[in-house]
Amino acid sequence: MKAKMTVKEIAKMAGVSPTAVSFVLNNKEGVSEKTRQRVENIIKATNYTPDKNARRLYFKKSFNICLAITKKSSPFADLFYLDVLKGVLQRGMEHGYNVMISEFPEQFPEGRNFSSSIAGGDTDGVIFFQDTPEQLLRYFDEQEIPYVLVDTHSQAGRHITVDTDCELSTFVATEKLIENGHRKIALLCSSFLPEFYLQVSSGFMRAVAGHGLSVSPSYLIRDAYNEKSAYELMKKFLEENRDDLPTAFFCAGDIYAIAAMNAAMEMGYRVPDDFSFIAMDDIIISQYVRPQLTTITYDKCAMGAQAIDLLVDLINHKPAQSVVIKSDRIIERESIRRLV
Amino acid sequence: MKAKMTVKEIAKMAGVSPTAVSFVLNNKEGVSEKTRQRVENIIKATNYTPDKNARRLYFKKSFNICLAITKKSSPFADLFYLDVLKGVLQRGMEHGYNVMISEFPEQFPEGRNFSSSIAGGDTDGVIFFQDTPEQLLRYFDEQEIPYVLVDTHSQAGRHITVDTDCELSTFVATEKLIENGHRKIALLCSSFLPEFYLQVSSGFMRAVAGHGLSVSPSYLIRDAYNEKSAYELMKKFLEENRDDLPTAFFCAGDIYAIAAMNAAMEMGYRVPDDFSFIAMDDIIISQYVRPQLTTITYDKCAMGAQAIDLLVDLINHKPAQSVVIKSDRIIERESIRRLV
DNA sequence: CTGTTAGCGCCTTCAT
DNA sequence: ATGAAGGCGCTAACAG
Repeated sequence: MKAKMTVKEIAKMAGVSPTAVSFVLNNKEGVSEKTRQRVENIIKATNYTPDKNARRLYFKKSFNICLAITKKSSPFADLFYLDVLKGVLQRGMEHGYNVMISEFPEQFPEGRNFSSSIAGGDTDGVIFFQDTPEQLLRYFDEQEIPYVLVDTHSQAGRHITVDTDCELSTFVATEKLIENGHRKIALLCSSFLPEFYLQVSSGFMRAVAGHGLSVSPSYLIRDAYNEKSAYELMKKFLEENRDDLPTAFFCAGDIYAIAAMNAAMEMGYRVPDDFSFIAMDDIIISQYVRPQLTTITYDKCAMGAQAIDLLVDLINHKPAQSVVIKSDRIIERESIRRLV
Repeated sequence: MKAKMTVKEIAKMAGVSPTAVSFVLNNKEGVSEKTRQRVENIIKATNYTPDKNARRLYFKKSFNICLAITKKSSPFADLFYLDVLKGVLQRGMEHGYNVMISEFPEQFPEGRNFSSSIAGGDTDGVIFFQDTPEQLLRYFDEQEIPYVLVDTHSQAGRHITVDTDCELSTFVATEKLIENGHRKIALLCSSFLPEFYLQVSSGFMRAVAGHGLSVSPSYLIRDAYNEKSAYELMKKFLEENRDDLPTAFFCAGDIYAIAAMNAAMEMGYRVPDDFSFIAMDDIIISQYVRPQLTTITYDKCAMGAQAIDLLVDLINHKPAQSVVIKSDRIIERESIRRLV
């Protein structure tokens, strides 16, 4: 690191006091136009920027925002979050924050000191993804470090969150299936986030009921939690229901759809000839899989930007309100067959 | 942010001077064993950690390391770097650094001030991926901020780098094809990194020549630079060489192989029945594509960790030596057919 | 309108 | 072995 200029040196060069320089830097009142000009010229000429570490100390702020992900997150999850990261990065910079990434273990050892485990102990605020241990959240509550939860579908009102409206998305996707002539539709979902399951099944039922259709309870597959489990659940489902199969599946996540399609195809079924699939998330893999997956897309980058805006408000002790991202945008690819 | 303890308060509680506390914190000599004990107990009890911002100022270090990626990097590139990010994160933390991410534009406007464009102007060192504008590197040289280049295949010796040995990988992959009975093998590569092309073609030729095979110049497709261009190059190749087609392709990157397979299949060829494919990188998509791609894998996480080790040495003004990661590990999947 | 000064929390000589 | 003092670079109160 090269030796940098200081306010004092700039002041000396401009023949003014450090205060004047500071005022100019921070666009404050109390300095005559012509001194301001002179100082600004020197600043430009010397390419001076105030030392951030000194400001950190003075303001008791690190100007770092931390994006926390769980260590064992699946590649799929990473993929979804990769896009929101873009939004976080860009908006974070606009607000003058660095964004750092930090992994935290799924389980914290008892009585462990968290402070070093995440964010190296200094961050002005954090963004959490996925299911975050309640324990961790409480720690940040105690430290009075603000955070926002993204795509976490926690109970309404408990925290500041940026979530997707999965009721709506599920409804729209299911409608799409029905429009294409499907009458016997199954649902593949996870239930480990109760709120999430609630919304998905509600959207699903709303669409189905709206068309006077009914759905067999056995068509509700709800215990998926990752690719592998979805794959196995699907195989089991196809065997057990071999006498009365659906023609289409709504999957509450691309990951589940991809796994389920693989399971079906391995058992000799064809997609979309035998089964149609629609999902939601639009992760990058969905366009590389064959058949390409039709799915509902979200503006994930915007979600990241939103999260930062909220977090910055929180940091500045301004009121902030959870936001929900609505999307009915279907990316039509190859996994739906029109029934005549 | 909750009010934190200070050295002074700790000192008062322990009935010693701040200096003593500081010595204990930094494991320095000059404090009796029993005072050390007392102080340590207080520290534990109060969960005290020294204020990082104050240390930053004193040491003139931000304790931030920046991982810089180009703004327009393709999703594929992101995928490769996602894994090295894991290594960077973990090792960075071990060294006591935060790792922050920063995007930089492909092209910098003339005479622009870089300092705010990347890393918010304060980072102790940076890790670059991919092709990085020479201009940017020079800026960091001037600022005397150390950096290391990852997977960049720049000219040997000019910078500290962590690169893969693509000569070796190409050789091994090509051998694999030959072992499987292939005699007419084409090469799909990029040439925008001259050093990279040099190594790849050298490994390719070494394998081919080692078996007394020859290769038609028209089998050297070298101007791919992304998925789309690889796709188009492949289509063109298949048309132009329709009278004398190879039976196998080595592609210098999964991305190229995936695009090329798509091109071939769209033209009615079957993979691996008509053409076998092998590549190198092992990005996540390769296992979701059909047929699943056989490819050479790298320990990307280790690459990230390596890069951090090197960077930390540089930061501490210790000598550092570029490293090259060798890999001959083939992940066998479905894209190679054995010729009888 | 300008300059002097104190202090953010820590670390490290230098005396004691 | 311990305590006092100065300073890292910046900002903002307070005099002038």
